[in-house]
Parts: sequence; structure tokens; C-alpha cells
Amino acid sequence: MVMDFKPDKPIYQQLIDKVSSEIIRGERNAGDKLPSVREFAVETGVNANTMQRVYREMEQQGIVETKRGQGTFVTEDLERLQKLRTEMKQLYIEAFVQDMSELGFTLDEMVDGLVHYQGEREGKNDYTE
Amino acid sequence: MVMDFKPDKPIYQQLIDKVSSEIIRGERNAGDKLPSVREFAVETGVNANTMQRVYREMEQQGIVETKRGQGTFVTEDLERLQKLRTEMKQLYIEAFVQDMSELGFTLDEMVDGLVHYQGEREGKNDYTE
DNA sequence: ATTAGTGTACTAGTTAGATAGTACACTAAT
DNA sequence: ATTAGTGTACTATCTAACTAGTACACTAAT
Repeated sequence: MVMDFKPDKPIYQQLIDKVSSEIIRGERNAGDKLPSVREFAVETGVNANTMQRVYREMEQQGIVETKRGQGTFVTEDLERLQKLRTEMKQLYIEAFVQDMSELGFTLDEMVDGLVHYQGEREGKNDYTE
Repeated sequence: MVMDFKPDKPIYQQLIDKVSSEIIRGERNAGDKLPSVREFAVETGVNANTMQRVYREMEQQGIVETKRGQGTFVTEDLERLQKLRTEMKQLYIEAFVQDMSELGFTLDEMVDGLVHYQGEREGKNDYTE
């Protein structure tokens, strides 16, 4: 499972986002052990030092807890994880709204664009008027 | 008007986005002359070489036309500009949907988050149910 | 006690982005 | 003709990101 990284954003940031998303989606639960630095580096196709940085930053953000000699674990602080979910959601929405506003789109147009984009993919369209 | 750049994305890319947005919004029209490389570098607070790269890439994308000794102009190809608008819109929507999906959000939740985000700001809420 | 696996902390090197500076060729204004 | 302004093409340097490699300290398994 070598990851496909976008050129616009630093790799370590993309990995933080990815692991955070997995946690929020429930793919990894509070208290779960994450793959070791070396293991995960091989899996994702990056250097171990890069992965080291990912875990270090995630620990600083309180998303994981690392135990020397044992490994790195998802935090058991459910509140922190809930907050992370909210923060990430807010960031994505903010960025989207800002970018679309910069292009001159109104809220209606954003929602419409969103609905039609997804509508094409799933044939489900609850908001069309 | 020194710009505030985000650390996640290369500066030159952010400038391409910004100028493109201005064109799409009608702040700069087809055929308009853009500020010179040096002038614009000072305005935005970057090095002239960085701005040089911005204009070079925008020319490669057909958004501007540069004339040696004269300056850089917004393309007069209206179709190209329309296409740019669509492309940028699509990119932003795609990125947003992908990110939110990665977090486990459904289309409904995306639209809801969008509506409530903007609703808080403008007291206008056309889609709440 | 030894080995395996873990995080951690380096050193060294490469690459992309960004900057500073310079100079040339072209166009327009004086 | 000269000057000013323009894009263009460099050289040199620095920084952040990323890689490769190494070794230490800790924990767990044998």
C-alpha cells in the first residue's frame, strides 16, 4: 500500500491527515497500537525519519501517545478525538468556502456544485430544486 | 498589500490561485494588463523571481499572455477563462469531497456543515430542514 | 543473558522552493 | 540617442522537506 502523495502539500502533513482520518472514521480505535515507525514507513513508501516526524507531531497534537520500546498508540482521550474531528471538519469547510468565495461563488452555488458533483457519482440527489 | 501565505502550499501556487481568482471574479478582465513582475513582487511581498515563475506558469496554462518589453496581459480567449473557472471549481469541490469523505462524512453532512458554517456568518439559511 | 522490536536522536546528502542579485534583450517614452 | 520599464535568463545562497544510514536506550520475548 504505497501511498500516492500530492505535490502541493508536504508528505508528513498528508500522512498526519491520513492517519487522523482513519482514527476519526473508526478504522483505528482509542488505545489501538499503530504500526511501528519502520513498519509504517515501508507500508507507505516513505523514509522512517519522515514517519518519525509524523508520530512526533501527532503526539504533540495529543492524537497519539508513544511509549518508548513499546510503540505508538491512539490516545484514549475520547474528548480529544472528538475535538480533532470537529477541528478537521472546520478546517476543510473553511478552506472550501474561502476558495469558492474567492472564485465568486455564493453559498447556493457551492451547495449546488457539491450536490451535482456527488449526484453524478451516486445517482442520489436530495437537494435538487 | 503584502500577502499572507499559508505554509502548506508553495507560495507560487498560492499566487497563481489568487490571480486566477481575480480574473474569474471579473476584477481583472480579458486583455487587461497585469502588474509588472517587479511591481507585483513588491506588492505581494515576494521575490521577483518567484513572481516570474507565477507568470511563466500562468502563461503555460493559457491564462495570460506575456509580451516582452510590454508586460503580461490576461488572455482574451474567453473560452479559456470559462474553462479555468470550471476547472478550479471542480478541483476545489473534488478536494473537499475527498477530504470530508476520508473523515467519514456523507453528502448530507457535508452540505449541512457548509450551510451551518455560512449560516452562522450571514444569518441566511436556505437549506435547513 | 541474548535477541528482536520499539522509539529516539543524530549525521550527511539531495531536492524543491524561495530569495538576492545581476545582466541582457526588447519596447516605449523622452 | 538616451532613458525607463518590461520580460527573461541566469548565478549563488539559504531553508524546509525528505531521504539514507547509524546507533543508542528502552521494552518484550526467548
